[in-house]
Amino acid sequence: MKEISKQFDFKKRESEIYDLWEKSGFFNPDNIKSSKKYCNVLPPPNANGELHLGHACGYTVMDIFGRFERMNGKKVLLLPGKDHAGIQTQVVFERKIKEERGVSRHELGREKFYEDCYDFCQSRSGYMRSQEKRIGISADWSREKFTLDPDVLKIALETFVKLYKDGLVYKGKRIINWCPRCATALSDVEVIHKERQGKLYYIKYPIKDSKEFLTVATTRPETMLGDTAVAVNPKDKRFLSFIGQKLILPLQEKEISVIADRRIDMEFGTGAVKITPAHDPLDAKIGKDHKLEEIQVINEKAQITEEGGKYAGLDVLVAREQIVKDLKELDLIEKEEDLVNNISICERCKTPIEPLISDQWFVKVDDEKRSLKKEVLASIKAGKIDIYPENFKKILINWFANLEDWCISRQIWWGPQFPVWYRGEEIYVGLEAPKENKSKGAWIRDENTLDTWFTSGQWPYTTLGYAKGKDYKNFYPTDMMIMGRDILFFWATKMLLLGTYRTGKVPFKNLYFTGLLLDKDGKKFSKSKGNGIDPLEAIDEFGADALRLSLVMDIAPGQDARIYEEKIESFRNFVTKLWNIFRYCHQSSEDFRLVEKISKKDLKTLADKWIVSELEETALKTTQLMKEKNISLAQDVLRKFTWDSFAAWYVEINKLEKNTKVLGYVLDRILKMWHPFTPYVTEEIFSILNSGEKILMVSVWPKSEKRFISSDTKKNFADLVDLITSIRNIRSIYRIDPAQPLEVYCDKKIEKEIVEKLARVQIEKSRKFEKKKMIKISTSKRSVYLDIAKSIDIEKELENARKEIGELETLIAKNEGMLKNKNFVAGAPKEIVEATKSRIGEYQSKLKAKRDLEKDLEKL
RNA sequence: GGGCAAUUAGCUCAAUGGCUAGAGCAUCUCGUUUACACCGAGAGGGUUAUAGGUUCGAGUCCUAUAUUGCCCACCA
Repeated sequence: MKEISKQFDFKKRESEIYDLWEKSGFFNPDNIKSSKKYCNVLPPPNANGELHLGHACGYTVMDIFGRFERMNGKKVLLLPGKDHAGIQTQVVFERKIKEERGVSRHELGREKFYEDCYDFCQSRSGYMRSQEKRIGISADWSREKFTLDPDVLKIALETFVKLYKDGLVYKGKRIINWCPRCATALSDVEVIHKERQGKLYYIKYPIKDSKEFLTVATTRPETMLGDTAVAVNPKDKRFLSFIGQKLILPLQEKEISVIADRRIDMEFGTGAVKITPAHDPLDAKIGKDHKLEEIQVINEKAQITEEGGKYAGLDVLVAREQIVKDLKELDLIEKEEDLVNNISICERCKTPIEPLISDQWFVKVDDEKRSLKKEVLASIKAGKIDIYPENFKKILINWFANLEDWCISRQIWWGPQFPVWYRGEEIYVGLEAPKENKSKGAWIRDENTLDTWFTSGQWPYTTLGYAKGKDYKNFYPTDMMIMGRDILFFWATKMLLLGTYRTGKVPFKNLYFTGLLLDKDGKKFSKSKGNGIDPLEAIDEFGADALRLSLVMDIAPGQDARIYEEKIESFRNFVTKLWNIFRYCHQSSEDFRLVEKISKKDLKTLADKWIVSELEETALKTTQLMKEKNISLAQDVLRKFTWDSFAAWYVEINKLEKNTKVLGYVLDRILKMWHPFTPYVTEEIFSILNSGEKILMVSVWPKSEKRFISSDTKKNFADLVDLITSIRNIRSIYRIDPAQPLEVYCDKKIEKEIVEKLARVQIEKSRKFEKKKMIKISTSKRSVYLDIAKSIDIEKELENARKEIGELETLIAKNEGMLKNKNFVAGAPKEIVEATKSRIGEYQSKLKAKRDLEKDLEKL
């Protein structure tokens, strides 16, 4: 027999086992014969990124479901891919070429920049792929896609063309979020808000032909250069007489009107607001309704434009200081207040956003002819997608209900260029430029680049080869989509929107959110804080199986969870436990092997019957929980069975009452049920026991043999456990030397060997001993007498016994009360009533035992 | 301002309206009994945030309140 180490050598074996899986070909669903299918298109990470814990957590969940479904006989497709991640990658690559080649992207030119960046992503994606594999994901790498692969991109761009033809995408001048550093427009979700200490300036606007002023409050005085009105709330009695009057805009010396708009908050500032339609989203709306002029005074470099007169060319912050200074000289600043306000910053580079009016492309989400947002809302409300956790449905509904048009044009180079061509006044939308007619001049392509989420938002069907691809026909709509709750608004919503539009179907039947992973103090992981856990280091130290468990156990979907080394370590310990259970089984007998089927006659002892009964119950519960997507509870049930029932009790008893067949049967089933969660260690054990001839990954998920489940057996075994525990308890309390087996007397039938070994006692079977001088430990069915009267504290024991008697009496009274209640008997399910009755029986026999003990103690 | 959650043992978290609310870690006591010290036995530790309500029955459902966190938003 081969020597087996005390721990699973994951460092050496993980990569070898992964190779074995890959070579088997079963990551590819084409190699599985079945009519049932399961598909999960994996979220594409940034092609030049690195695996972080968030990815690892997501992949673990995806792989657990994937492996579970595969073992249930389905053709499982976990389709991996990579994202080009527009703005983010452009920033990284620009920095890289600057450092390495000393060139800017402008020096390279758009075409060359794109080519080089493409090569960069291709070269880096292999690195990312190797990291993804280490977590053990059973994905079909032969189908791996990249968002800019020609076949994928073609389908995505066709969607744009179709949207254009349907009138659902349009180009228009609208106020957008502009990042001066990235030099691009951003969609609303790419902007985050942060509190900053700022100042609120109260500026006096002179009233025309009067010496009076109207004071407005603003945090951005520089925008006043573009003011075209001052607005007050029509309900505000203070300003009723001002409405319609003319003001003189200071510095610009222009006439502007006082208008009334109910969107003005009367409580804030002075109640009068300066309106700059070109540089504030609310002002833009008010301006539109009141037909105000839009004067652009800030440009795309966050500098004042020619419209700003003498301030032209200044950076906004410099202009702000200058304007405040000038106003002070004119005595037009009433006061300044400190104010904490929310400013918008770029999600990527944290630069303050400048709201600008700009010519951009938008997806119309609520068109009169076809409202995409209403279609998605209807699907969600109709329950076409199961969402985990369920309450995220409300978040989605709320978001879609308030959705505004989506800005999809970016002024960057890295990403798909718009499939739009111009020639003079003509516009053409299509995948390729129209055939040139030289006499009329050349077609010039639109410089804009599509938002990254426009392509990743189509991921479920572009990767499957919409609309004629075999995979599309087989696997769409997909079964499962799993993502971190932080990208819900970025990604889940876009997939629903575009998937519904293009395919007419929701892109996935189940949508599962993982929470965010936090450090031990509940803080977000961040590079600058240096509090991150590198998943690869964790795998090196504790093994991929341990990391997988720590990322999904005791964690509810959508809820944030803390993760830290000790936690991963405790799951590593579990993996070792599993390994040692195998080690015991393997060494217990020469002819030990895994057993797939067992019959009643193989169950010889109480312990045999009990462990199989527990096993079948566990299989039943675990399978049910997996189907309900409750992986955390499923593992909890499995863990309790594996460690508490099988390792702690059955294996110990098996040492006395050898039953190799039962051992082989239970091990076979727990290996299979653990496999989706801890694939490496289970595959390794399975491989050793089958001499490498079979693969656990494609073995069949156990079906519960309900005929072995017996509540009588359960009760009977629990009674034995109760007796052993009671003796252990006494031993521990009175510190009875473990080296000297305790003498115990017994006058009834009992599992002598088991009790002797597990409770470390020596049983004297006899009818003749002096019961009077002994302490009787009894349970419902078993009892022993301990000759320890001399060494125990009788008063204390009496007190304990009486306390427990009291507790039991209360319990019995409570349960009997329930049975006396007619409403309970009539209203509660029959099983509950029955359970209550049998519970009373148990309590009563325990009570009797305690009363006997009380009597014994009193006699002493 | 709107929305979503959370509040359970010292800490981190479970618990499908129904068994004496459970785990892991930490603490304390004891132990190497040949699968495992990455282990085993035992112990202590709870008014399930507060106040009401629904129900035969509530940690779980409802309504308030408090505290904390997250997301959205148009406080200039």
